[in-house]
Amino acid sequence: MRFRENDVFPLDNSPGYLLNLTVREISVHLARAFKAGGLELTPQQWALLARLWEKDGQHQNELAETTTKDRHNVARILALMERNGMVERRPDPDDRRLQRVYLTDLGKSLRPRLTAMALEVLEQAFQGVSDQDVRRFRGICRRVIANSSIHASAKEE
Amino acid sequence: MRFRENDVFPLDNSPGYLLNLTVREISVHLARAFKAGGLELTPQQWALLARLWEKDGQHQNELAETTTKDRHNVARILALMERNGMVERRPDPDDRRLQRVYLTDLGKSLRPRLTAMALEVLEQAFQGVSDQDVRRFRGICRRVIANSSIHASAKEE
DNA sequence: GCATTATAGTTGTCATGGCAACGTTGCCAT
DNA sequence: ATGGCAACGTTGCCATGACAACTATAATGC
Repeated sequence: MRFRENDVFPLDNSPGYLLNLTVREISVHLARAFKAGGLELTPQQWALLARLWEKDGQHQNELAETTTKDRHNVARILALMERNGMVERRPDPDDRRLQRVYLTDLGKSLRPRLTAMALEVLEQAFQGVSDQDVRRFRGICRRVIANSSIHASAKEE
Repeated sequence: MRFRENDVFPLDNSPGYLLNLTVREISVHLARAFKAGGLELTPQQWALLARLWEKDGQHQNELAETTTKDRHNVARILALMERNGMVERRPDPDDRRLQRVYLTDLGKSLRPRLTAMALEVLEQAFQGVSDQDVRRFRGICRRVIANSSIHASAKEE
């Protein structure tokens, strides 16, 4: 048992707790950066945009999978983004179950600015962390994610 | 710029994105563990309990600070916990602005079970990650948190 | 002592996250 | 072809998280 001290569970030393803080700090900073830049979007919306920049015209479920979000959440977030003119949803003519999501000109044009902001926030957050540690960090995260997925799928069987 | 590849921002390789996934995986597993054990509480409620186990009778603002949660959120979460009989809120007789939060017998009695569950989830999540890497991981998280706090306080000045 | 300020909580709003229940539409096997 | 099943999206509910505005109560300065 690596995460216990005698009979006590030290919250401040728990990787889970630390992870929580870390993620929230980064999210908040990203959100503030967007806001400071006069942009009306959240980090989650940015993540969806990033996926659409990689490949435009995906359907909602694809986006839900690649962003590991709930389909419901994706739909909600997209509705907001559509309202703000960043994307457009059109039903797939071949499969009427699908809603395909397309970037608008605005959505496309945001790419350089948002990318720069995201990089800036990351650089600041990881200031003083060596390149090697960043790589280790990614590796550990991936490992934890993989471990969790295993147990998650085990649950479905 | 360590987080960019040419002109592209690779989401899947972004520590921020990975952090997000990691944290959500762990939260979900913890929540499921609680539910599977027949316990009606969320990971966030568990975090508040953990703080109260460390020191009972704190007032809400103390809890908000030590869990780095919004005061409003703490109040909401405590209201639920109170409804579920885990804690009790009583105004401080000396300073009528303060609401002191006390563990009920139920809240106290949950400690061993919840601690065991949290440890179990962590062990599973960090399966295959060496002790040294866990320590590194904590260190990196703390560094990122510290970096962010610096910039956050800079904002307040 | 009284006015100004600071502190603790509450209330309200918006955006998510997870989960569950449903309706539609496709697909597949019999 | 038709009945059952799977896939996609929507709607609804609960718990949070961040933020902002407001009230009550203390503390401080003049």
